[in-house]
Order: sequence, then structure tokens, then C-alpha cells
Amino acid sequence: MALKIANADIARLFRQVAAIYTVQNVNRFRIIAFEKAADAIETSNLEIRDLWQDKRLSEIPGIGATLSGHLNQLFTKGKVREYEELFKTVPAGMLILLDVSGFGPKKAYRLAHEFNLTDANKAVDKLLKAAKDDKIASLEGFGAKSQADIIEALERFKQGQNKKKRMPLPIADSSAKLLVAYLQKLEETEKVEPLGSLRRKVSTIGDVDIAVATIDPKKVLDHFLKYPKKDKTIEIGPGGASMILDNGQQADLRVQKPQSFGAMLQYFTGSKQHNIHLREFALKKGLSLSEYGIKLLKHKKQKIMEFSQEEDFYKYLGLPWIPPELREDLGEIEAAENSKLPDLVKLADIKGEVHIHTNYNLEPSHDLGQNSLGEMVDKAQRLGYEYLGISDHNPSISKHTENEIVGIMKRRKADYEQIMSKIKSVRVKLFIMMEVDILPEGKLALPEKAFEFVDAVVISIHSSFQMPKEEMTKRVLSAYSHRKAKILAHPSGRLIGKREGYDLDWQRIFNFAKEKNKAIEINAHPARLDLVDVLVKRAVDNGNKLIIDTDSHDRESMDLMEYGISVARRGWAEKKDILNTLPYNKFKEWLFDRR
DNA sequence: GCCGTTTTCGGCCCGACTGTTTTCAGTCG
Repeated sequence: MALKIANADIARLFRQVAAIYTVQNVNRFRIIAFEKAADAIETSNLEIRDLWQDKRLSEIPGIGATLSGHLNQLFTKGKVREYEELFKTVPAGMLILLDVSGFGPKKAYRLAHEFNLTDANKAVDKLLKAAKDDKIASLEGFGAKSQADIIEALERFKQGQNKKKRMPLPIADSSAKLLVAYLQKLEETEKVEPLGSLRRKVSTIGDVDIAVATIDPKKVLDHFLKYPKKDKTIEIGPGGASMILDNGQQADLRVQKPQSFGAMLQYFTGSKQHNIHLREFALKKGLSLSEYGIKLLKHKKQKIMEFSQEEDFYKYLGLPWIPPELREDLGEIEAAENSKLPDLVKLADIKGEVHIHTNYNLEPSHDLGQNSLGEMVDKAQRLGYEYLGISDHNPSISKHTENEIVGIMKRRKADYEQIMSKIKSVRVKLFIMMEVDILPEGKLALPEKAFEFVDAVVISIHSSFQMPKEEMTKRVLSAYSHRKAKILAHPSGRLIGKREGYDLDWQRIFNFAKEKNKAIEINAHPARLDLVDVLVKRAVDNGNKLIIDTDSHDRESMDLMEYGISVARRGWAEKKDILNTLPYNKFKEWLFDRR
């Protein structure tokens, strides 16, 4: 059994080690190695302890033999012997100060040493008092301003204002779209693009970052700061500005002249690790990259080459343009070099979806949808879909007898068929399906006789989330084995920022699904975005078929398909990997396959 | 400490900003 240690805590530990090495002046590349590993762990969408259990630590770039050994100790014993020794060499307060913004290794050590901050719990208060007693300004290398900054940073830290919460992609993206539309209204705006994690379509976003290409930065900045949804301005500079929106999100704008917009876009899209790798790649070709463009190393005096298009920036390096969703340093640069970049699935490839709820009342154990079958079909038609599968939640098994449930199911099928026959000029074909709970013992919450009235079912877990991995895997596989269970919905059960996914042996799930021709769902619901991108990539590599659903409980939610597409693209999925890109006949063939 | 279709040894990204500085160190992204 692995001790439950979160990624954030492991990353923090590695950064503490890096900080101590920094003040000890050890080889700086060893320090960078710890920091790089911390970055990789912090941004990983998988729990490191799961990877450790599955012996997949080597998949995390930057974790080699030594750090694997350290993690081994950490998960089995709760601590790392080498680190314990290291921690004894510095005052304990130093490590706390590292969490305060503006404090790096040198400052944290210097002050912890100077004021003898050996008690971690009292370090912040003790240092704050020293600063207020005017004891820092007189130290060499410090001054009145830095003392005031320290006081402010420590007070903010005490109020717990250090950590900024990340929000689900769809939430940030809807703000970004409004802001982009607003910026486009200005004549001086030549181009607008989101930046950073927003452009890479990461599942969780910190700030809304946007770039504008313009010959008149001042005018664009003024326009930005007059945004009606602005709450307050944070800062203004010549190259950009930041504001807080009325929904509490932070929005940053960067302005750049059109002729060097491409290099800037590339730089601020990231990820950090992608950019570092790309610069190392460029160095070998004698080129130095920055947000301003490309320099030739042998002609130091030469003017920097500018790029208005990101495509040209990559092209100059001898690479095809790499889609932002792939820029995570997970092999995309090598793939680009060898012309092996995937042809990623697109929203326009989608021909239907099958995890849709209506307001048809079959007395389910979970929530009903808000719109009728007719309304949902109408929406599907407007989206240009060829087919729609209705997967209402199963009737509550505690409130009904088996015979009652069979009756409800029979009536629902008849009602749905009648409704469809009455809708004029309907092109969308209907699949009558159901989302069925996987009960704790691995049975499906639908009587066997009721399966006669569905084409296929989507199965999912809505209770008993805290089971050990082995039991949970058996539970899912048992339910998945039903001949009509074709789709495992929101497979990890995670709720972004609220609930971690449950423990599953993914390799076994994937292998089973592949063998039995079943699908793994990418659920596009804003709070879910589940399966996560890294597991999508693993499934794709494994040869699995996936399906992207919105899990809509109202017709507007069907527009959220694009976020499921984002997850699929981040998982390197192509059209051929996604079942609901198939035309109706092919899709039906798959849905009714009972191997 | 990590990593490898030019290396199992010898490399390892780039620049902005800030404060305390007369030329740079530390922090951040």
C-alpha cells in the first residue's frame, strides 16, 4: 500500500531540497534537476503515487533512478532518509519561508539564519516582528523597501492568500471568449489569441491570458481597461495590463507589434517544459530562441529575426507547427522532427453523442434533465448530428420493484418511439439507451429483463467511491462485462477541485475494453473533463476506442462538446480513435456488437 | 541529477523585473 501523498506535497518537498542545495552551492544542474522534477510532478494530471504503484515513474520527464529511489522511500516510509539529513543542516523556519511569495532560497536562508528561526511554527511571526521592529532594513543587501515588501508578503501569507485557485477550462474559456470578442471590436486590433494553459486547453486554468497584435498598443490597452466586466485594474505597463473581472477571475493582456507576434505567441503559450526543450533543440542548430524571435549564435551582433506567424517560427527550426494542445514536452518535439505528429480530432468530426439526459420522468435515483426528447433532438439537428443516444439515469431501485422498473422501461421506449415518429422532418436517428449505476458489488442497477428495452447502456459509478484499487477494478470490470454495457462513463469519477478520482487499474480496464470492443468515455462536463488527457494518451497508445459525450442535462450543454474535444486532442487522439466521429451506420454497427 | 538518431560522458533555456547596487544578485515565469 502506498501512503497517500499528494503531488503538490511531493513537489514542495523537492523544491525544499533544491533550495537547501542552492544555499549549499552544490552543482547547479543538480538543483535544476530537482526543480524540474517538482514542476513535472506539480503539473501532472496523474497522481504520482499511482504511477509509482504501476511502476511507471519513468514516464515523468525529469525523474531518473535517484529520484525514483527517493519516491520509493517516500511512499513506503513517509520520508526520505537523505532529505531528513539535509533538513538538519538549515533552520527549520527556512523551509516555511519558501512558501511565501518573494522568498527564494537565498533570502529564506539568510533571514532564517539571521533571526534564528529554528521553530517552523513560529518562523513567520518571529520574522514579521523583526521586520516591524526595523531590524531587516539595516542588514547588508536589504533596505527600507525590501523590509516593507517582506512585511506585506508575510501578512498576505498569514491570511492564506498565497495560493490561487485554478478553475475548470470551460469556465475560464467562456470569459475569454467574451473578452476576445470585445477586443476584436477595436479597429486597431489585428489579431487576438488566448495564451498559456488557456490556449493549450489544459483542464484547469489559473488566469485568463490574452494576446493582441497591433500597431497601436496604447489604444488597445485603453480599450482593454474600459472593459465593462472589469472590477478593478491591477497593473498597467507598456506591453500589457492586468485586471480583475467582476466574476473574480484575473485577466491579463499582452500587446505586441504584428511583425513579432508569432514569437511572442509561441513563448507565452508554453508550456514551460516545451519551451525549454525547444530551446535546447534550437541550440544544437546554433539558434537561440526568445519571446522576441530567433538569434544566430555565431553572429552575436546580428539583429534578431522576427516572426509574425507562429508557423514560421517553428518552420525556421525545421519543424512543422505543433498544435498548442500537444506542447507539454511529452514527445511532441521528437514527433514533429520525424513528421509523426498526430492528425488531431476536430469538433467538426463529431457526428453525434449518446450520453444525454431528458426530463422524461422515470423516477431515477439521480437528477433528471431539463428538456424534452424533442428539444434535445432539435438541438442535435442544429449541431448537424446524425444520431443521438438518450441515456437517462436508471429508475431508482430502492423505490421500485423489478417489475415496476421493467414497466417503466417498456413505456419509455414506446413513448420515445412515438415522439420520434411525430417530429416532422427529423434526420437525427435515435438510440434508446440508459446510464446505469455500477453498484458496489459490481452489479448493474437495472433488472436483466429491462435490458430488452434499450439498445445499449452507459455505465458509471455514483456511490462508494472509496474502495481499494483492486476491489474497484473488479467492480467496474464485472459491470462492464454485461453484453449491453458499451461505454464506461466519466471513468475516473473525479470532480475538478472537489473530488479526486477513484483508484482503478487502468491497464486492466483498457485491455478489457479493447478485447470486448467497448468504449471509454471522455466526459466533456465542465466539472469532470474525465478521462484526463494523460490517460487518454495511454488509451490511444493502447489501441482503445474512445467516445466523447457532454452528459448534457439541458440542451445548451450540448455545446460543451468542444471541451471534450480539447481533452481528446491533449491525449493525442485522432479521428479514428473517437467512435462518435463514425457515420450512423458504422456507429450503430459498433453499438450493437456484442462480442 | 537527468539524459542520449551527433554523447553512458559532458552537456544542461531565456529574459524581465526589482532592489540595492556602481555592475549585480535574487526571484519569477
